[in-house]
Amino acid sequence: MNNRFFDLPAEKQQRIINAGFRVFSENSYKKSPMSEIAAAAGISKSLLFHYFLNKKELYMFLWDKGAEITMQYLNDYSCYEPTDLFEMMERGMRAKFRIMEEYPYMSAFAVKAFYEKDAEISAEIHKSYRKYFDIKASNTLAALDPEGFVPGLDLKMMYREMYWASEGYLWEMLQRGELDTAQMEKDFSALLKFWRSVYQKKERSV
Amino acid sequence: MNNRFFDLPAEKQQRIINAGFRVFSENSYKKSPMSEIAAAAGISKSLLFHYFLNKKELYMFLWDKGAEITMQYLNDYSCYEPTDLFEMMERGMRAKFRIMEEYPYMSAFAVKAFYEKDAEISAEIHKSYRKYFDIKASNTLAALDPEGFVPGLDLKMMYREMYWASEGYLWEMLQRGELDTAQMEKDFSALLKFWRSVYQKKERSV
DNA sequence: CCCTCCGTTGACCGATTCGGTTAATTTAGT
DNA sequence: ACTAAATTAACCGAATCGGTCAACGGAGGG
Repeated sequence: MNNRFFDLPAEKQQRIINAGFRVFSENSYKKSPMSEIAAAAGISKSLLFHYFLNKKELYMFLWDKGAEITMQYLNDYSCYEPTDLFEMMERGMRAKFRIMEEYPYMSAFAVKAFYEKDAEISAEIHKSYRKYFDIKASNTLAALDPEGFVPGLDLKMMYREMYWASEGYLWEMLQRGELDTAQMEKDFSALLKFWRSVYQKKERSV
Repeated sequence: MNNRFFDLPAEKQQRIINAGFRVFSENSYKKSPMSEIAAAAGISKSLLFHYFLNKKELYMFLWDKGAEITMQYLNDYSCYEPTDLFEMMERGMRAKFRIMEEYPYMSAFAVKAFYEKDAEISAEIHKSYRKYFDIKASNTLAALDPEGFVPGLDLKMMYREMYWASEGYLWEMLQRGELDTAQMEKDFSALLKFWRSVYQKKERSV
């Protein structure tokens, strides 16, 4: 990889990165042409090869970049600071939306990369996966205090259900392209409000 | 299209159809090679072209076939017979699982086809879409009786939320390939039980 | 004004893959 | 053994692939 890439104006770097995210997220590794990425970034194929030695290097660079961005935002929005469960979800979602505004196809790329079947790529992806996302999550769930929730509620199921609904909503939005993050944030707020109204213990007016 | 295709043993027809569903669901129309479909079906490319005039014809045949299968199952499982909402969802899901057992990639193909960007294909898909799925759904929602649900519940939001969770779950399963419909049916049963426990009016032991 | 970088590109390369055709081979019925 | 249908290998021209390379053009420095 040519380090001069990082000297490029930030906007141009991002254009190239986003072009990579998009093309690689829409096709398998093998069927993602460098020419298409270059075109989407508004540069020539030659220049793309000037900055990245070959396709595989660009792919792995994008993978690492995705992990870096994710952890950056997770930190910025203090998503691991334990508080109220719903507030944590809200913070997590807000971080996700901010990412989607800057890198709309990053999450789609990450999923695709994780399940990529090309032997060479798949090996490298899974090797580096452990490096980034060790355990971390899902311990929030264990430490969940039943107090504050509707009595008798299956907390584990509630959490999985909320997770699936978020993914389902996000996926539906991603499918139809041109994502309106403002609208999505409103929708998700409504969802959260709904969850709170259903799952949280009703405060009896004493 | 060569009508002799329908004289083929049902198992072979299905093999070809499923090969098409899979390849077209994993790549865009343009990047789905006929050779790959033929190989996945265990026949030669020449034979595929013997039954289908060209790629476009095969694609549209699969689209129509998908619609046909869907309506068939929706009928068989009497999914539009109005009863309890949760039971309707259960029936709908059961139909979906039965389809996934016989045609694992059909739903993924349908979604991909609907959002296909290739100009020629996209036009034809949307032309025929109205023919199949006019209005039908979503009127169940309007006719929903608040009686029987927890008081004050936002029914519309509840329905959307359940829909998204189902989609999110299904999507997660689809991603990792090799889908275990038995497990999925169990998971979905648990989900339904959870929803009932949360949304349905609690019967006070009189 | 010329020289030298260096970001950038168009043109090109050999290899591969594409949709589709054709002629021949295999199979099955009689 | 004859025939008709099922099935395929071999092939076609065109397009596309990852990657290279020589050259262009503008900015800076003397």
